[in-house]
Order: sequence, then structure tokens, then C-alpha cells
Amino acid sequence: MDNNIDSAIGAILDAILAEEGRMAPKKRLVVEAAILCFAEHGYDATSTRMIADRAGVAEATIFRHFNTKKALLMRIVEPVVKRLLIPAVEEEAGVLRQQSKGDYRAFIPPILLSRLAFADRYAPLIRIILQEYLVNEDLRQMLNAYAGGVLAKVSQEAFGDFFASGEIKDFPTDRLLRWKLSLFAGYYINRTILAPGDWDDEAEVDAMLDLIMYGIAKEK
Amino acid sequence: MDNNIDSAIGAILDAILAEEGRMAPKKRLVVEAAILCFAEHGYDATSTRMIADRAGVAEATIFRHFNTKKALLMRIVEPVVKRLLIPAVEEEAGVLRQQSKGDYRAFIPPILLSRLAFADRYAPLIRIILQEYLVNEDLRQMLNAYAGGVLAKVSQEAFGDFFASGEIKDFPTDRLLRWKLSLFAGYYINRTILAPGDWDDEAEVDAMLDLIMYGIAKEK
DNA sequence: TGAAATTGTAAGTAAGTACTTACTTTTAAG
DNA sequence: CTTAAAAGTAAGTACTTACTTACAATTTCA
Repeated sequence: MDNNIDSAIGAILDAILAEEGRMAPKKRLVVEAAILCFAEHGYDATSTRMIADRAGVAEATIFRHFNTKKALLMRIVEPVVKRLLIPAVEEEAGVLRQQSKGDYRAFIPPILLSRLAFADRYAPLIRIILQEYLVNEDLRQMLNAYAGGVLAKVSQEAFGDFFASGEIKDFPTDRLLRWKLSLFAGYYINRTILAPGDWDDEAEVDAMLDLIMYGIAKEK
Repeated sequence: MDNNIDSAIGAILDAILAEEGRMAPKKRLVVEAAILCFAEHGYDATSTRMIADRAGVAEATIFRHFNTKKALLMRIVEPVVKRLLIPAVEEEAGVLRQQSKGDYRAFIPPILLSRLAFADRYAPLIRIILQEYLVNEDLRQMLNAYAGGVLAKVSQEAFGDFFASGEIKDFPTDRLLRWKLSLFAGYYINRTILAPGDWDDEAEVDAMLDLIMYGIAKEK
């Protein structure tokens, strides 16, 4: 578990590094400590003092590199959303479009599984987002701006091909997207936060897709 | 909208009143103000000063009636969960068992619609729960204790009858429950928090159940 | 009516809070 | 080696925080 968290922080750091070149050593420590503190206690319940102590730096060091506490949070979340979440969604859409000649049911599982691996990789950040979305207006606006448009457009295109291929009934695409996201997010939150333990991702994803494709009613 | 919030607060007050008999007038004002503040800004970002000002009472009045800020939060959330959420779930299960001779698809919509009305009735409280669940350990424990057991048991029974009746495939009940809750919660969060506006609840619930029963694949 | 219990509050308190200032240390580059 | 910029910090600052104390007003009920 600790290893997972360490690698998650490394991945987040990489995303920030890719945005701003090199990073002063104590700034790096601040970011690492802040991710952990925010994820564990939430933004409001985390004091800059806590972060400084955990990072082993002076409190003023935080404000030298990030003018405000809120800026620190945004600096952590934004690069990951911008450089990783969005490209990931677009990549999935690309795969969908390319392969849309085959059957929907068959090639979706690997995509969902890779999305799960991705979510695990950035677990602390996802936790921060889940915690702060309702309460932090800046973060909410940023996420809506980045995610909202991209998600809608991309899934519209992807589903469109499937309607055209006659493979699935033509529900409105926003409904399809909502269902897919609800089921996926529901599974992720359950296996990661509500009831962590041994989950068989492949089996669960498989069952989930059977539900989406064929429903639970017995054929007559 | 204001009327909805007012009636929601009235409903929550009723639940608390039912637990502890009458309530001192300024205590009532404190509870009302606290619900609004917590729902709007979250627990941590709400100060006891804010609550006192909004209620038009002295700050000390809060601590006369609720020893701590956390106790105030719990006193608001617990009666509603205990006296209303749980009985509601059990009632739904009862209806399911009674009517399980008919067909699943037909009599579920009214139940889901009444659950939506119920959620609207306690909207501020649901917002508080969504905000605090990940961050507030006391609240999380309380919810897990109340909801976890009841939900699992009740749905196990209800679904069991359907399996027996041969109407639906026998997925594991925890999966069925998770799917149902995921889709329902996903819809609620979307129409209430992410994209509030004009939603056709009946049509959405109907489509959702079509998905669950028959899936999105075109029949051949 | 009168005494006890409940309800209410003005005015604190000690411990945080995010953030600053003024200064030192380290690093980078010519 | 020099020097300027960048990195780092000890010691604050002004303010807010949850919570108390000591006392006054109101209600309850014998």
C-alpha cells in the first residue's frame, strides 16, 4: 500500500515537473507532503503548518513557492487533470473510433481495466478531487472546464459510430455516458474507498459490461 | 428553490424533534442555520461564529445545547439517517417482497420516484453527507453502522425472491445492489448537483430500468 | 408566588490560522 | 572568485478558531 502511494506521488510529481521544468528540492518535499495531507484530512482540515512539519521544511518555504494554500492545491491537481486525465479520455475515444468495426462488447474491457490502473496510479489525487469537488469552487470550475467539454464531445463521437453500425440501441449519448460513468465510478469508489480488499477487476468489469449490453432479465 | 430548502429543513427538524421532544426556540434556530451553513460551505469551512450570526443568537448558545461543533453536526445527521433513511429502505424491501409475484420491471419506477422525492426533501442533508463522508470519521462510522448492514440484508432478501421467480439472471446480490445504487446515485448527483435544471424523472427512471433489464444491445 | 431548572449571552481565552518580513544560505553563471 | 539570483527560514503579524466562564433572563411547576 505504501509503495502504491509512493508511486502515485511520483507520478503526480512527474506531471507537475513536466509542466515547469526542474523543481527546487524542498518544493518537491512540500508537494509530496501536501498530497498526503490533503488526501488524508481534506483541504480545510490540513494546515500549512502540518504540511511544513511533514515535509520537514519551514512554513515560509511553502509560501515562497506557492503564494497561497489554495494555489498549492491547484498546482497539484491541475497538471494531472490537464496532462493526464484529458489525454487519457481522448486516447480512449481514439481507440473506440479506430476499432468501431469490431464489436463493442469485446474491446471495451482492456480500456476500462487500463482506466482502473490509471485511477490507482493517481489514487491520492482522485481522493482529493472527490473530497473537494462539492466545496471548493476553484477546483470545481477547473474540472468542469477541462473535463465537461472534452468528455461530452469525445463520447458523442464514439457512441455515434456505434449507433451508425447498428450494434446498439440509440439511447441519447448523454444518458449512455452517465450510465457508463456511474457504473464505473460506483465500482471504483466501492472497491477503493468503501470496501477495499481483494476485488477481481476483470470479472467485475466483465459482469458490468454484460449488464450494459444485455441487462439482467432472463431471455425467454 | 427556497421553499424546497425551507421544507427540507422543516423535515429534518421534525426528525430531530421526534427524537428529543420539544426544542428550545434558539436551539431550533441554531439547527436551521447550521444545516444551511454546512450544506453550503462544508463542515470545516463553517465557523461556529457564522452559524451564530446566521441564527441571530450568541455563539455561546450553540455550546449550551451542543457541547462541540462536531456534536452539532452529528445531532443533525443522525436522527434523519436513523429515523428516515433506514425505515425507507426497509419499507421498499417490504413492498418488493409483497409484490414479487408481479413483474420486476413494472412496479419499481414508483419506488424509485418516491426515493427521489425523499432525497429532494432532505437535499441539504444529503449534500452534507456527500461532502463529509470521506473526511469525517465519526460521520462515516455512523453511516456505515446504520446503512451498511441494513442495505445488504434487505436487498439480499428482495433480490432472492426474484431469482427464485426465475425472472432475472442470478448475478450476485451485492453486484446487483451496487449497480442499482451506482446508477441511481449517478442520476441523482447529475440532476441535482452537477447539472441542475429540468429533468424528466419519470423518463429517466424508465430508461434506467430498461438498461438494467434489457441492456443496450440491439436484439438480433 | 417563589424557587429551581432551563435557556441565553457578553466577554473573554488559549490555541490555531494563513501569510509576511527581514535576513541567511545555497546555487548558477560569467 | 565574484556576484546576482534563487532557495530557505526564524520569528513574527493580524486575525480567526472552537470553546468557557460567570452571570442574567426566562420558563416550569409546586
